[in-house]
Amino acid sequence: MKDVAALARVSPKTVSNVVTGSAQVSEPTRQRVEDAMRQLDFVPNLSARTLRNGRTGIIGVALPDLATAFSATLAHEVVDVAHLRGLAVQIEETAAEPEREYELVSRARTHLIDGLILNPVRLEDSVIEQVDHLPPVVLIGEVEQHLTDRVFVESRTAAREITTHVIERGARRVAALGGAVHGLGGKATSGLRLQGYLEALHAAGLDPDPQLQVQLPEWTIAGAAAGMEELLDRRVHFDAVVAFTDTIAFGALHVLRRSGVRVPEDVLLTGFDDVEHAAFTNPPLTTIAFDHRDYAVAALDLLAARLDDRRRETTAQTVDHCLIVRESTGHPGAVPRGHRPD
Amino acid sequence: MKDVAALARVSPKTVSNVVTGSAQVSEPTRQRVEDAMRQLDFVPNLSARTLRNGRTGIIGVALPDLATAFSATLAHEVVDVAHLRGLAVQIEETAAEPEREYELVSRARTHLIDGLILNPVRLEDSVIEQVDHLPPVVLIGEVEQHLTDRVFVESRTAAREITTHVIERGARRVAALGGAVHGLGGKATSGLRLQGYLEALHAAGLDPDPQLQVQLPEWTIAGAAAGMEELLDRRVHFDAVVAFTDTIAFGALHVLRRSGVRVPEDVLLTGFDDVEHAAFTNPPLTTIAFDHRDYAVAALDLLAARLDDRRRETTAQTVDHCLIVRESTGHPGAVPRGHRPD
DNA sequence: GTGAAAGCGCTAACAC
DNA sequence: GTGTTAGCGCTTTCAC
Repeated sequence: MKDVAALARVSPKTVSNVVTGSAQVSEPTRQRVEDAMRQLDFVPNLSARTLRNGRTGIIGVALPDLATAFSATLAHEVVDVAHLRGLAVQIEETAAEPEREYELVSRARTHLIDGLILNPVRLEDSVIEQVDHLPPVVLIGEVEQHLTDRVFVESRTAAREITTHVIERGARRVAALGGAVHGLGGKATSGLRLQGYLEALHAAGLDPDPQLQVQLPEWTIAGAAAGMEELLDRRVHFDAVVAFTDTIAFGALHVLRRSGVRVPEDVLLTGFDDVEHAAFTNPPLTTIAFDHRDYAVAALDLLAARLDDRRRETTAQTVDHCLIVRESTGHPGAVPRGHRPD
Repeated sequence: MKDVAALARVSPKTVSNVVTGSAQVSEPTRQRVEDAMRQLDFVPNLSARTLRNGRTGIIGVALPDLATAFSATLAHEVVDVAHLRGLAVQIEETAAEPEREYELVSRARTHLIDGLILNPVRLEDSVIEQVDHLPPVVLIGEVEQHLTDRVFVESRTAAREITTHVIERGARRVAALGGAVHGLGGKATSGLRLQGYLEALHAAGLDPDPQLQVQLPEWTIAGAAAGMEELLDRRVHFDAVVAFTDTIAFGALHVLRRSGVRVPEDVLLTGFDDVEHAAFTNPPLTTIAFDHRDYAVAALDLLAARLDDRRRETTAQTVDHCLIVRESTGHPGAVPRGHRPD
């Protein structure tokens, strides 16, 4: 930069002004500076700028597992929206190591990021509470605490709606696939979806049956397939499967069909998230949809606001959802025959 | 850091030595320093370190579209492997704007990254050649140039193998779904897969039919579904579909089944990449598999080597692939009936 | 094994 | 509108 300044016969500050556009520069001077920059193939050093302003222009996005459709979709949207705002995105994955979530929150400053969008799986409230000087964090999902900003869809309500839908379509023995396995109680997403499912059963006067609830250690297709096989092995009667994510539904659908169970004739099936593939399975999947881009925009808005003012009140923002009915839950009046062992 | 030094009554350099472990520090001194760090809740400032060493510890990964299964899988593996090596990953997406690939290569220095792993879609050789001082780049895919390191699977060979497989299973009218639409000729991945497909037809004495080749503007499920519908609209006879990625096959499978075409009884179907979902479609998808983690490891190895020595010879590394036969291509001897209009 | 001094490249604050 | 000064927090000499 000094070289550029020397060549253009101005001060380094003027070069800086030209580069950042932060101050007025007269046209002839700007020309000289720009020529000099081109001549010397000058590229501003972001590390130095970062050291000076304390901002990197990078935000972290921590997701459980990029290979899972919903995480990938969310990452895609966040990267896209962030790019439009001149921010870069650093991706972190948390599924492999539970302690990684804590590490990210407590030591965000060591990573070269200004703030963090975190989709927690196992993070407990207490962890957030323990952290003294919280970095700017936006939580994705309904962790019930008020120390950070949050964005979420109303999982409990949505789960109730979709469960009610299959009941209205004639299901009486509704299985739930995807309950939490980590003892997070009612706090995490999976717990809320389970609550919504139970509420719907209750409202319809149906008794919940623990035999119809399958917990999954992993929310992947393979994990869901294993869970579905476990349900079949239990040899219980069921006529609908409410999966807690689309990815789980994909695994369930595969196992059901391979086992000769027809969807939706025998068993109704639903997902959650409305990832692209959900509309393209056979049959297409009834699911809970919400605007993934809105999700990304809301998260980035909150984070940007927090970066500008660390002291403002934390807020929670919901993203609207709606039920998308596709063929996996059949037609009105077409009651599923149900799957009975033997 | 100065504060820590003062509190521990040592010099900043000694604190630095303790933090980085770059020099021997006597045990009592180290203790004092570590106590002081804890007491002051000291976190080293990576920006400053970066400014000093010229390395950020962040690598960029540029992929066409994270929402596509293969990109997501690759990103997942790269993030995981990079994390094990103490590197962070910054994600860039290139599909939306073609010029973004060029921008990334030519201006990598402006982003806070040490190097770039780039999966090019539209990048032409000439772009690479124009760039004067190439940042450390590892290209994913068979771009035929020698200015950067490269990692790839042998697309042409693999496409020939899988096309030959469907021919051996009795197909005679093999459609290809996914040809390039951007006039990249034989250079890009899609061109090579098309070549392999044509070679297999030729070797089997089958005439290529342009009517059986469908180009896709986008390699997404929805794009593939549209392409498959176009093929059906052409009202040509075909008895197999070779899709150039699994994601394309997913879209094709959906349209085929919805149109009453059975897979594999009427039409055989194949994919490419062996993403997780490929084993869980109905029927499961015959595809070309390769170790996604090997891919990530190879790319990171090459990038790390390049970062250590900018002047070494560029190298190309292939990742082994193999044909995974699943039910979407039926059984030996079970000749597909074919799809005939009307 | 430890300390002192210099400087990485940039920009905020202030002078002119 | 432009120049000067100082310093962000660390690490690399080189001396001790």
